[in-house]
Amino acid sequence: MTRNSNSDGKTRRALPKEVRREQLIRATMKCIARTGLSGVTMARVTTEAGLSLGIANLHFESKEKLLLATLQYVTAEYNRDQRSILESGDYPSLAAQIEALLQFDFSAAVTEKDKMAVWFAFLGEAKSRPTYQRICSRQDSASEALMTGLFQAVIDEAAYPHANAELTAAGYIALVDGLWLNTLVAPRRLPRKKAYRVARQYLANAFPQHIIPE
Amino acid sequence: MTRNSNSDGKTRRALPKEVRREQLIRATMKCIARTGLSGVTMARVTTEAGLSLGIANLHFESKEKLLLATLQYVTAEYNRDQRSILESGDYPSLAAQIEALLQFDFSAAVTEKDKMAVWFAFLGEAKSRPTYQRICSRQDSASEALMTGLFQAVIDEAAYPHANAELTAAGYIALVDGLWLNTLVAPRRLPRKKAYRVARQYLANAFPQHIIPE
DNA sequence: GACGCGAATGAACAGTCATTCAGTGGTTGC
DNA sequence: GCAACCACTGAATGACTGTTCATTCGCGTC
Repeated sequence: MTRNSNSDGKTRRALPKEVRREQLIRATMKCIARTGLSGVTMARVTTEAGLSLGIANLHFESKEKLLLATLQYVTAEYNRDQRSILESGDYPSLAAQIEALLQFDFSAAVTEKDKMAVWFAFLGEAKSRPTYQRICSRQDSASEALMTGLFQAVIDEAAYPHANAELTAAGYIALVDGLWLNTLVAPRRLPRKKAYRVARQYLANAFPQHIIPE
Repeated sequence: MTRNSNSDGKTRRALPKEVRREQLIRATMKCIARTGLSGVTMARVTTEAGLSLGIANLHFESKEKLLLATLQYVTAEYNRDQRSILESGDYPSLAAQIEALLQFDFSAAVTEKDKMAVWFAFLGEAKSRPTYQRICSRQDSASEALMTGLFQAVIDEAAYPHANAELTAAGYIALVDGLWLNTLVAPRRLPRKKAYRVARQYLANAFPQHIIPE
């Protein structure tokens, strides 16, 4: 309490690198959500983390690197969990697998405000920053192929007349992005539950024999 | 040419307020597209416009006001044109009206890179800036009601079993946002033409008796 | 209990940028 | 042709912020 206030009120303590890094990344996420990317300063991030000004440059070399690590932290988590659904062979049916995907994309963990704010803050700058662009679009690129495969399997199961797996997958990805964005900017107008129902209806319209509108 | 280089190589000339304002807004759009919102400086904007550093603060009071004017410029234009489609009673059929909406949303004018870059740059910051939020979401709020009405009329025309105008409208708006975003960030992966086909398929799946997949 | 390593600190520094304003010169009315 | 006006210019200013690094101090070791 005397000088450096950890959350437990202890004086400063040396902690392993990984703990500090995550602590700083979490603080960065909060700052981005609260002030926007342009309002993020090293002073604010380190204050939020309850640490001293210099520490971010100690664990990350620069502000830019800290921001990149934060973006990667968010995307890697989403990527890993989504992929585990798309690549799993354990679902009783294709319909169940798609339902799981849907549940996941609108779960509380994924739609957490801080994470979405980070995601779209970087997307907003992505056009002019190749590094952001690469990190952001790698996610979609990889999952788009898997999703197309899943949808194609669904189409093969029941002969849908006008279905096109590639377009349907591209549409689902874009729809989820758009729903997240609308939910983030105007949660009143598009609450999470409604976003979920919209996405569900999209899939129900595309694959009526597999998915029923909720 | 001697000192101040207008596009016509003339020396500086006094021009009406509105001309200068638009000139500066255009330059701001270019800067946002090229460098991202965080890379926009008064020096870059005024250089892009071929004018002197101080002029932006003369015509707009501050950088913040210039940015807001730029956002409003982009949204107002979209708003006006979209509304004229949604409110028109001149289409031969509801299907034709929806087709027009679709054509419009993926026309070259709307999907112009500079404009979309501006739009998403601000959306990325919108969560933490109430002013941006208000401007951005007013657009969707107004058009969502009109679109819901249009879709309801379509549903009433042919008895669609599971259709829900409100959800379908919310979905269309989100889908268009998502498609634009994906096209902007990775035009290679999702070219404009493909985005258009995706949106068309969305409407064809929702209203199969009115819209046929291209 | 003394010692030394290195994590952590934060004052100081240097660079960047929005904003200001005194000066410049084009324009307009007479 | 002249003078008053005002759009315009850009060097100067001051505030802000990323980065540095000399110093501090907790902790494991002997």
